[in-house]
Amino acid sequence: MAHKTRPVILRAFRGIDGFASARELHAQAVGNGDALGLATVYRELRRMVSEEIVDVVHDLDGEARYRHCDEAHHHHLVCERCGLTREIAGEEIETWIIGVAQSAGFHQIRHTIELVGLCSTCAS
Amino acid sequence: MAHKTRPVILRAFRGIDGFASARELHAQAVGNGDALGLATVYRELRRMVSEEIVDVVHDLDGEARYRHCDEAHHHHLVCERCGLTREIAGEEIETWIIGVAQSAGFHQIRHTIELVGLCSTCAS
DNA sequence: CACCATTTTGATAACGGTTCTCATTTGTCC
DNA sequence: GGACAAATGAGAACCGTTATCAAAATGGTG
Ligand SMILES: [Mn+2]
Ligand SMILES: [Mn+2]
Ligand SMILES: [Zn+2]
Ligand SMILES: [Zn+2]
Repeated sequence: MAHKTRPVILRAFRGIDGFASARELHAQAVGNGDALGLATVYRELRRMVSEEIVDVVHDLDGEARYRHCDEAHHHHLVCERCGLTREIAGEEIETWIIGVAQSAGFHQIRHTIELVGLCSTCAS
Repeated sequence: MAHKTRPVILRAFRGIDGFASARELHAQAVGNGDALGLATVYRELRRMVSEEIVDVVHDLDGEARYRHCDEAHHHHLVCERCGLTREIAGEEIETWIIGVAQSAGFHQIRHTIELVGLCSTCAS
């Protein structure tokens, strides 16, 4: 029998909109009837982040928030009121980054780009 | 007599290249002969961040790292090996962000963009 | 199934950065 | 100097995360 933790985490992600903290994911899993320990949640999330199955960003307080993502490389547009999240991708910006880095003589560039604002519903 | 903490923090920043943690700034200040408590460092940094005098980013562990910045709005290109930091600004990317946000119906967009890599010295 | 080696799990302790508390110190004004 | 307000900082508290390690689950093997 294969490990059972990952499917539990994936199901928890499916029940949550946008980014979620480790504790929120744990609560969601328990609510789903999937009993598991908080330590296991942290451990599995660490693995999924290292496998790039899950994106992680830190909020203003430094708390990690996770999201299960579909595509290989993209960024996020998040509503800071309701949590609605859109995935965004643009070749333009990737090109711009590479250009900036090269002209400064930098190599092996990684980047973080996150956009936060109010969605159309929350703005009205 | 005005408060004395802020000049002490600014002097600590001057002695550090790139981003620094609260503890590093405290150590730098003490090394400068400016005795002050760590709680005071945190308090003043919070003020300076809220006044947008200081930029703050969170490293992979979630620890806050601060930088005293000159210009109003810009981003950073940081060498992850030696800490060398270049400030970068580009109207292109700001325009792209506004376009993406508008087409998704989002308002009042804030953004985080950080580039990390190896500087020319460290890459060789 | 019985046995044992390996892996996974999770309750709890430990850790570390940040914030809070509040008594003491410092500044300001008369 | 005296009275009041503001700033300071040592230490406690807080809280998200990671480390521990014993118990449980797994999976061969005979
Ligand atoms: Mn994503
Ligand atoms: Mn800057
Ligand atoms: Zn919204
Ligand atoms: Zn470097």
